[in-house]
Amino acid sequence: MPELPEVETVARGLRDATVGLRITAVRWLDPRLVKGAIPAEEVAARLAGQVVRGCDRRGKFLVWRFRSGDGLLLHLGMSGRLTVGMEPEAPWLPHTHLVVALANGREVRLRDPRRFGRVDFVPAGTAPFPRLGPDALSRHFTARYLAQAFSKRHAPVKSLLLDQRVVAGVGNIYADEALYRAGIHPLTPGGTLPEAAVRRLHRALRAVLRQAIRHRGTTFLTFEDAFGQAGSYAARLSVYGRSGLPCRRCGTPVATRVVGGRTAHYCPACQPGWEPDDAKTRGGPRDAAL
DNA sequence: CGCCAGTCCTGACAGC
DNA sequence: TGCTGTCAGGACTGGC
Repeated sequence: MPELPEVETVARGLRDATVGLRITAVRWLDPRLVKGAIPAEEVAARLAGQVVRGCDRRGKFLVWRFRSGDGLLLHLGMSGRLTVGMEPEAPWLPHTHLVVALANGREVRLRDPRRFGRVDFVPAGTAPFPRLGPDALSRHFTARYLAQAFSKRHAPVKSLLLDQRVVAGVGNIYADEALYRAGIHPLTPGGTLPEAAVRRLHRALRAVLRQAIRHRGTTFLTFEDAFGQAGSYAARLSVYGRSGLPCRRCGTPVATRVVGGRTAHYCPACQPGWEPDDAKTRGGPRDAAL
């Protein structure tokens, strides 16, 4: 599940491998991935001849920038994998939705089995990103901002962290990891968090994201970077994917429950305060005793 | 507007 | 062994 650290890792790979190169052809673009206003055929036509200027990231979106000022918005969704440096002779793996040929004879390819990702052409002068809050690692994302964004909100803090309009780049893995580090229960209504807790959460979130980038992201099931390598952060996760396993800090089994339609992983002892009904918890202390 | 449930999609896995 | 059913979730839409 590519989140900010994984997308950042891919963006760096795409930038390093393609900057300065001309796109000679778009060999394949699956129309189903194109979800913007410009249809797939036109996207392919307008990409041809573009020279790569760089690659920006905001939240989980990345934009392949060209010297013309145009860009290509990419989102990896749940299962997207963008690979650079492919030999044209290399067979297309299943669910290949985009193949871009470059002047150095190599190809950039995008695979996405679940097709939750997207590919949109962004003409020069057009705002590339949808309504996004500040990137979680940008200087605009401050503790003060977060406290303001949480104020008067009744939704669970976990849901607010996942709302890209509040802060861009946080997904299920790092929301859970940050809440664990900050010692905050995922169900806590955002607006009820004391200022000190918001500051802890802000600090924890940025720390966990930076640390994950250093490890080239989390490969839980399928993530790989632009060169096909897995990230190594999965081994360092504290709660995500560790349901029923002992908390690394106190030994209490990690619990899960559904928050805002997503599975939240947390330690009931280290993140106390909101256990309205035990019936919905799984993997808690009682389960472990059985 | 805020919040939540539903939708898309297919691979992985549990259970029979 | 092989089938069936359930789960996973990022971003968006629509209902209240």
